[in-house]
Amino acid sequence: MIITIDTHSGVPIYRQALEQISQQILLGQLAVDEQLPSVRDLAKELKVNPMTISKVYSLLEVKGLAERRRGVGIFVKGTNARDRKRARAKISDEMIKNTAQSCVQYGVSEKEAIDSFVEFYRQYDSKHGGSNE
Amino acid sequence: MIITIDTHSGVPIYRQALEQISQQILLGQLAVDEQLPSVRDLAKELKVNPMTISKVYSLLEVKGLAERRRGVGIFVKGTNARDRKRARAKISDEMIKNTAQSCVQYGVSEKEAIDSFVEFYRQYDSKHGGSNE
DNA sequence: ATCACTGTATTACGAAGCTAATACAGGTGA
DNA sequence: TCACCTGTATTAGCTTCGTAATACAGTGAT
Repeated sequence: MIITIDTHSGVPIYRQALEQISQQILLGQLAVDEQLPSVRDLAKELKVNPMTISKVYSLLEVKGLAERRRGVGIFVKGTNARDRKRARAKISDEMIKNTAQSCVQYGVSEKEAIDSFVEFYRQYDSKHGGSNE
Repeated sequence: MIITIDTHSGVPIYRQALEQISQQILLGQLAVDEQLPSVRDLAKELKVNPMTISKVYSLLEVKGLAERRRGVGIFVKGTNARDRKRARAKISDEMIKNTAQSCVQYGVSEKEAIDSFVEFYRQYDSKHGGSNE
């Protein structure tokens, strides 16, 4: 598993790790039932305290993305592709909702907003080389 | 000026006040060159410390929305309707950009995203009774 | 000059957030 | 049982954030 921590970004370590692992699970880049690195291993790799990773794994479980078994390890929770897709859509949908609200509030017209959205979307999409399920 | 502080929301007082005043300026609900309440008056009204308000005003100045004159007061900065509109658009645009990125990343198609956006937009718009410039 | 208003710099303190040290607890296989 | 792996509860230290108390400083009218 590849995780990159930027200690100068101001974003807490545990959040960076959580974000990246969550994303890898939701994008299906980690196999279902695959065992994640042990708390100590990942901690060593990222040069942080094991408890920090334990916290990450704990939150991962709260989000329903993994399952911890004390004494054994932590495993990617069994979800099918459809569930993962739904979960991803939910995250985006929440953002879309807030954006729509802001646009209405600040008088950005529906058309303007959509035009702007399309422009950004295509811009990211071309960089992305998308390998989504 | 009407400001509402919810001390139970978890959102810091100064942020709530900053947000609301900024919005009122950007929406043109406060006249250009209008004097805002004095630090002490607003503090009294909101039942907080004057320094908290001073901080809000200071940030308001940083954002270019107001101008402080020591010993005199703080005034809404002279901007024309076009500048305000541009400022509002900038805020929304930033959100649109992030949303677009998230959609690409999580495999939400352009069409799905736009459909969802339109739905939310119209929903808010109907409640809004928009009186934007 | 003085008074009454304006905003402000300094300082402090409580709360919350993040990380780490330590010691503990569950699981598995020799 | 014992060794060695797994995760975890507790505690503590550090930092940042939000707010407040106090005392100070600029402005303008009398």
